Amino acid sequence: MWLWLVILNIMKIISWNVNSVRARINNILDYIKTSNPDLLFLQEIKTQDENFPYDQFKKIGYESHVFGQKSYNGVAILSNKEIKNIDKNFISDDLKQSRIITGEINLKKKKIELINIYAPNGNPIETEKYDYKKNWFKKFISSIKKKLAKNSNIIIAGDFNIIPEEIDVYDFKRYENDALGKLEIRKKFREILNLGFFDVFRLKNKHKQEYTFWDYFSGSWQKNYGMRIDHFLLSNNLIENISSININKSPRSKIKPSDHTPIELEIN
DNA sequence: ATGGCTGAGCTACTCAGA
Repeated sequence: MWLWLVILNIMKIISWNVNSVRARINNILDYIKTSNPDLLFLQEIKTQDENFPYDQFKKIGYESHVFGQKSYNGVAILSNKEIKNIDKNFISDDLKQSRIITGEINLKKKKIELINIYAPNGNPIETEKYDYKKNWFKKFISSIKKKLAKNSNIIIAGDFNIIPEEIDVYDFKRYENDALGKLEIRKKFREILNLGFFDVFRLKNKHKQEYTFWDYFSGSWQKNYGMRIDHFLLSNNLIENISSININKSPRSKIKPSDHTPIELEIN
């Protein structure tokens, strides 16, 4: 197995909204030990940089690149490989929220741009929160266009807070007027795809109904009342490099879980 | 299925999440 991985030079990249890195630290460490990612994109770390548990990840072989914020939001990339050009200014955020961290990694001869996002929720609609979400995506799409002009190898992963299609939620009617399911927001997702990206899970699973998030309320997990809002988007150039894509439901079943579960990509 | 559950900051209760 080891030899096979080395020969193919497979890299495992995982995205997980952990809903607080400190409240979840043991779950995250356990998960890393069993899943062995090369890169782990975290969202909603809910802490400032100075309180991030760098040492605990360092002990198991990971460097942490952190864009934190007190109480809310915050993203990080954990890596056991060198990441270059870490950037926390991918867009200018009107509310100065920590939602995007980017970097670069080399995979064989390709230089790949890594973009880890935690998109705004946007509820309730008809408030400034929804406007912020729309405007955030507008800026994000504009920055993606600029990046594409320089590098056609791009991986965007994270919590998009968008239900792409009706199949991606347990009861679409309930979300068609919600900031996660409104057509206007789903069109933002399509707009990104139309720049030259694929939603990797949907590309590889045309009709599968799987979710990445289940509410803490009312036994949503037990009833499988979930939604698929965490995504891997790969630029056209990288599609031939996909080895696998998997939503790993196991962490959602643990004690003290995040409400999201990881999505795992292998590329070669 | 417009309720109820979780985390941070703080230490009573609000804000935010989706």
